[in-house]
Amino acid sequence: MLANEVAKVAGITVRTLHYYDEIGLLSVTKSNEAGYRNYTDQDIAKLQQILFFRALDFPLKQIKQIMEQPDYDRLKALEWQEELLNKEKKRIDEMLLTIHQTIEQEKAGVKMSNKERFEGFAFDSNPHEEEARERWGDQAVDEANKNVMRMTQDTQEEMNAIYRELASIRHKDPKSTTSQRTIEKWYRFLNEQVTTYSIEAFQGLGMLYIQDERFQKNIDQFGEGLAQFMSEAMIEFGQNKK
Amino acid sequence: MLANEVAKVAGITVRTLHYYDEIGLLSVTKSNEAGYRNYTDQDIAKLQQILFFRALDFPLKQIKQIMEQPDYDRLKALEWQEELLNKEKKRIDEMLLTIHQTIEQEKAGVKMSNKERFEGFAFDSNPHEEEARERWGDQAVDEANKNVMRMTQDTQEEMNAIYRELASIRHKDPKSTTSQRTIEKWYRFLNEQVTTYSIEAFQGLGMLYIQDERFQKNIDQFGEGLAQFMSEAMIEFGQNKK
DNA sequence: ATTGACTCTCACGTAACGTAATACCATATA
DNA sequence: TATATGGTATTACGTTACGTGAGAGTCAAT
Repeated sequence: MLANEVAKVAGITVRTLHYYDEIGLLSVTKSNEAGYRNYTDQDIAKLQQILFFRALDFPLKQIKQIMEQPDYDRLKALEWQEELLNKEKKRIDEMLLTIHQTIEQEKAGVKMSNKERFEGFAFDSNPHEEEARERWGDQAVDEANKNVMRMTQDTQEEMNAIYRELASIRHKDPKSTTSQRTIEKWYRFLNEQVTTYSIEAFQGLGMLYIQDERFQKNIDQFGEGLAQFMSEAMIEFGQNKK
Repeated sequence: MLANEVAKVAGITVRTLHYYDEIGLLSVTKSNEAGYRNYTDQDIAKLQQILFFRALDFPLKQIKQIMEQPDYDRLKALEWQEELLNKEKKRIDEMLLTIHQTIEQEKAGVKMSNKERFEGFAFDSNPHEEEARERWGDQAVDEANKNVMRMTQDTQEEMNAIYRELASIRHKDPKSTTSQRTIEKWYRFLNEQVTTYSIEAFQGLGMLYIQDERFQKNIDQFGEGLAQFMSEAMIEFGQNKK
């Protein structure tokens, strides 16, 4: 069989066959006197094997190993690959979920602007918040907002105390021991009084402090630049804890 | 923020940031007097947008378009991407099916070849069968063959009855309720009398019916085109059961 | 003999960075 | 103050699995 036919039957291009020949994955005798590649039935069988593994996203190098070494543990390779595929499937499912939500949001966004036109409803979203929501999730933003509002007088007092303490050291290096020790108070306070924060969520919250104008303004009431300082300290805190 | 910190927080490498700068995806001012890249909050927000799309497997070129053109139809892009992801998911499901069968084949295959050695069992393989084996696994072929041979007279009768019933409706739509109800008999018969078939294995067997000449010839003895009809009905059956 | 459809071998292009190599810069410590 | 450490920058080649011509030869049919 000539390359052309083989390619058609296998659903690949001639270039692919050339390439496989070139890298020694599927070496083929050129018997045609004119140098044409002549694929025997055996070659085609081997090609099918190759395509089988390729369809499972094996890199060609590994396929070569599999084909060359008779003691290669095919079974283990296959089981490993199955695992990878399952992970990939999960990843795709997550992406589909995300993309679905985003599409809904996008659609809802259009409705919103219609609503706005007719009801004079002003939705005070700034781009930063939108982005923050996309990246860190509505959960983080909303919980941060709402839980603060639900606080009792006592905890408000405690919170303000921490803010004041942080403000008093806001010109120091956020990475210094003092800063880190104080930001840890903030971390503990949030976990005890507000909601459970993972290290990552805590870092995300820190980023929010400079991303979201409202956070920044609120925080900076205790001292100019406090939001920036806290943000950096919180991110550093997360780094240390990992 | 310097590149290092940005990279750490964003979970990417500095090289990636350089690259994004290089291709103009995330151009950043180098204000540090030493040529250091200085990422503003806006830059970081943009990076987050970029990473959002990248996580959805958008190519960078398209991301650039999305970011540059405010009139770019984000919604359509997202829906298109969703479609692609769904196709990819299907592909992965097919690959998982194939790999699962191959693993079973491999497991059973080793035992088989040992048996073969000691029992002097010579298996007459034709290229079509080879293909079928590679594609659907020794298990399917062998079990289909051998179990049929081991069947008693009674079960043979039962099997033939189902074949005849199927042949009588083979010109109907394989997806019709009648067809599906009858093919279910076949499914139950196989599970009770031959061997346990997963839905996937059952589908694989269905494909075998048109892939493997011998199967096709055998089945078509009960009626021209029966193999084709059964194959389609079996695959449909599997789809419905998932 | 010419045409059209194939074949071959270079050899560069692609995407999204990884990986040195080389040089400059900033800070902490001896 | 010299140096070690660890950051920054640019330049440029390496990677994977081919795609895409370019230029030249080959084959079968007209």
